[in-house]
Amino acid sequence: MTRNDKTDKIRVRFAPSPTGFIHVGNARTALFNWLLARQKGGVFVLRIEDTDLERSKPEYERNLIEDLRWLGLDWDEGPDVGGEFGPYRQSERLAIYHQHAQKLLEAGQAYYCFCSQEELEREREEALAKGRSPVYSGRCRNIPLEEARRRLNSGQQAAIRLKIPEEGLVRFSDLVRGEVEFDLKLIGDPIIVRSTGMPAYNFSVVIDDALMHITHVIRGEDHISNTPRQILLYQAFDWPLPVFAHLSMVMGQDNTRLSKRHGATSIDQFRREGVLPQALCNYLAFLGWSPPEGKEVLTLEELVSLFDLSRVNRAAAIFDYDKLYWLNRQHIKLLPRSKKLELALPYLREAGLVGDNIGPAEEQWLSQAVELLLEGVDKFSELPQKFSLIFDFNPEALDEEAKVIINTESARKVLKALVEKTSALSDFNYEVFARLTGEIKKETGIKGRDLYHPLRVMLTARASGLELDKFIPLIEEGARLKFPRPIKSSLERIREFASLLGIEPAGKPA
RNA sequence: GCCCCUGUCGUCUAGCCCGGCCUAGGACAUCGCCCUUUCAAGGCGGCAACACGGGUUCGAAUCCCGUCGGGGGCGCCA
Repeated sequence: MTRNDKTDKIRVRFAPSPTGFIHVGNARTALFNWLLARQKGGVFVLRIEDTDLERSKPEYERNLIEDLRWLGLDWDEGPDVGGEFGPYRQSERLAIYHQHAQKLLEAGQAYYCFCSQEELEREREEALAKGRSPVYSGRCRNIPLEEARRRLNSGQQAAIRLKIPEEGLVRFSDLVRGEVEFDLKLIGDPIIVRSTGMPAYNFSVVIDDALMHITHVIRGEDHISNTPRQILLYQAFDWPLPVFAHLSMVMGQDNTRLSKRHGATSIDQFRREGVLPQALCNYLAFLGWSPPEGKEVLTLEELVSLFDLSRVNRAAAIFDYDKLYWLNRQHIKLLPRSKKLELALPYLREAGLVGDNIGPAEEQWLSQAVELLLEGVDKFSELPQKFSLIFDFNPEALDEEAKVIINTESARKVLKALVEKTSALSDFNYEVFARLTGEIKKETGIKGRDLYHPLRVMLTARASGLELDKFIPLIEEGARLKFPRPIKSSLERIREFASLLGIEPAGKPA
């Protein structure tokens, strides 16, 4: 019995536990659900699975919602937006679970289990040691409901277990994996309600998915072995089965489960780094999926129209930062200039390069600078570092490469010539620079790298950076503007560098 | 240990279901060249894979069996 006849709207859900920051694996699951819903005009439900009271925290729920929204996902039903099948927080659905558990109890499909956790643990270990599957013995299976209730009333604690067939096969057709089957002999009666009265995961998901009319359960592969237990529950209630799709895991570079030591793994971290949400979604979508045509840089809208669950790969994927950052660069390029500035500003502020109030001229200049310096940047957090090319000028702290460049005879000649030619100047711009370098070239015969390289070092105190025809106009204008850290003009730089090197313009002794 | 899933370049993958079009395609990374006053970007090109062993077949990356590797699960966690 499947619910998914063509007339029904597709209803999918993302059901995270608020136990920490949302990581890329979960985000990918959320994205796939969302993509399918949006493509098919279906409904995307957000449900919070907070029945683990020890680990769940309200602020995690807020973070989670914030992260999902930042990614660009939205939901039609959820704890913050409501919906006709609410509440959408499991902690607020306890009465529903209780009621359904009672139903199973009355129908003889479930029973109270009085075994202590210590006993169970011991049996489990014994089974494992003997190489058997640790299946619950079924000791409490035949305690009559009346007797169980009496014991409960006298103060004993009990969990509730689902009574499942002792043998047989549970088979289901997974949308990404095909036919999957499990042997019931290897599955014990699962606990559906803990002795604390809280529902167990396998129980609450099924109740919620069924009551919320979820048609497609798309989740991580780590849930695949829960699926038979859940199917048994659907059957106990005589509910139609949803379609299942189990996504492979996302791994770290060393092919182990992605964790902190692999670098950034939470959505929140990527946001802070200055990775664009559309780039992250683009990358996440390519973890296990690929479009029929080769195009790889895709917007969210394109992902929505191209996505296809049947093209999802079955093998686990390793998270590749290089490719993510490459995609991010591509998406950054697509941004309009004003957006680039807007996104860059917080990073520049944090680095103390700009203040809170920016004048129009400064803003204009910054926009230009961001445009130029963003070239080849993986993520926005790298921008302040790039800006130091303009804001920091330290001829005393040259790196090895720069030192090598200026420590040749011809370099000395070039530098001395520039110092002399600029010594009387009070105005400078790129045209002047071009004219002077032309003269130097003619007078000394030095050209190409040998000419420009030393000049670059003199003006930037670095061996590499922006092209000088872009750099000089930028610092000349920047030097006239107001920034917390003033920008040195070309002439200031040349003179500072010269005095450090002990180059004095002829006819003008110290 | 048992169960389930999985195995194409270093990485993400196309191809696999419906054997020949595969001398296995693309992208990232890497290497080289070009462009360029440097770097980057861009352009061009190179290196690089069907885990292994058996079948089936005229023919196998594609079908079957086995081995090995990887992952997940075996909770009163989700």
